Amino acid sequence: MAPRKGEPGRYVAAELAAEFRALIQSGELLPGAQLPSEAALKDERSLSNAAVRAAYERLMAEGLAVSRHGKGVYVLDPKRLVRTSPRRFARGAQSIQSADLEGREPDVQVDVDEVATASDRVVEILGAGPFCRRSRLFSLDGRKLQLATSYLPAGLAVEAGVDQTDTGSGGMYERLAEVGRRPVKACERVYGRVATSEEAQALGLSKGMSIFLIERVAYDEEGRAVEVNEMTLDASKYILEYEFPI
Amino acid sequence: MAPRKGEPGRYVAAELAAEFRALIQSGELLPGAQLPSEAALKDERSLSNAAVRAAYERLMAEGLAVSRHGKGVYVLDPKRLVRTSPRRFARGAQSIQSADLEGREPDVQVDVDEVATASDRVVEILGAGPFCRRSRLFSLDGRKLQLATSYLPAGLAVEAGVDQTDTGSGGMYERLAEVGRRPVKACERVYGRVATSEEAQALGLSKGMSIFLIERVAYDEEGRAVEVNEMTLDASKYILEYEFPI
DNA sequence: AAGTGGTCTAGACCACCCG
DNA sequence: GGGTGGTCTAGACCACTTC
Repeated sequence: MAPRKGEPGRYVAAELAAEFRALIQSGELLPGAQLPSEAALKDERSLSNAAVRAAYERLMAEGLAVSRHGKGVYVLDPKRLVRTSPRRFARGAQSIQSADLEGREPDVQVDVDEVATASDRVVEILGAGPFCRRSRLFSLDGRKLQLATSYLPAGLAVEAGVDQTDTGSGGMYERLAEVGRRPVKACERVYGRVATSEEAQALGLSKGMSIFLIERVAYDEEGRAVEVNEMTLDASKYILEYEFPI
Repeated sequence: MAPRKGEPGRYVAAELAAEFRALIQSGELLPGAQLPSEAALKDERSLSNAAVRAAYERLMAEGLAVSRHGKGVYVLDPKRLVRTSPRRFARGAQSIQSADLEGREPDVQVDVDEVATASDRVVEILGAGPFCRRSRLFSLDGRKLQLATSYLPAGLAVEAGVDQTDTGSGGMYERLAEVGRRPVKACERVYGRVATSEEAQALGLSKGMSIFLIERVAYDEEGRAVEVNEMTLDASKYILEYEFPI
């Protein structure tokens, strides 16, 4: 319980969060707007620092706002990208992200390739290493959305010529097809949980925010796993869409 | 920063959380074990109440522990159910959950049916109401896992005879098939976010835990939407698995 | 230097559970 | 009544940002 000044039994933090949540969701506070500073709010309403912070942390965990140390707390844009699953492989299949952007400006991406080791889970799926690893960070409007790390058996990667930053026209899957290992089936496993501090830092998230972890395994016509892709997504920015027959 | 007793600059809450997280994940603290009480921990380590609570709240948001008011904080079982998507419709297709249990004891479920209104989103998909609503709560080992609310056009529900608690052998989809409206395609949209206090209460979750919200729309052979199912899942208890062709 | 977020201490008080 | 979780106040101190 929350013993407020002469008015005991109120949940001040929860109510404060609800108040600002309503303002944000109703559009009275637009994306980019700055929330009252913690000190100001605490003085105005005769609350403690901790109560105000608890409220703001809640809003940040919900992805409604974000803080910038030394500057302020700002309302975020609530728009989400739809990540549609079978469909985005249908045509051309260049960047996995191409169908995600809905006509908005193309995303920035950073690639790193190397011969590498991998987790036990990757070894379980692809067999013993070494592996070719490709790490990519997708951003939109300066906001980090997704971190993707792809693993291929190193031998296959060299054979297909995808052990470099640029995988050429049609992308990695086209190169794999050219050496007879076209991926024809995918299996995605989705985990949802609160981000660790490392994940939060990597994606620029606030404490307590939800993320999706997606493990996608691609299989060729003979059922052999050819690629494992481990993705970390800001859950507040995505809708995952899957279509399938019943 | 965290000015600790004569040792400033330490993040006591984060470190405390990390310490217990390691104990839980390594198996030194087994599911069901009770963590030290907040008061004991605070006294033993000369910390403040708030620091200990912050650490415990973090563990609870991660789904590693749960508190019971007046009793203690307890380690949770980290096992997850795999919810495999196209496959669980393959045979018989009775309860949607049947493939989720992996041979463990069957889940308890509560059903409520009625003629009802629905959200704008449901109206957008199914057209104007009224609707037949079926709400179900799935539990396992006394732990609430999933809340599912299904909407059908009321006329169709009556015609197919699924406006009751028991939908007969083969379940609702078989009844719909008998009146020429067999669902043949599904589209699921997955949202991830921290649970609201209402959702947390309904599912028995701790503050700050992640949930999946799944909206599944089922379509018949002619592409007409016949059912919308809105599901709320404890994200810490599930892996969502989807298979599809590339 | 002033303003802002961020972490912590110390202590109060309440609600729930059980013997 | 004693133990346990849960919420809050009051105040200290630090780090980052801007002027």
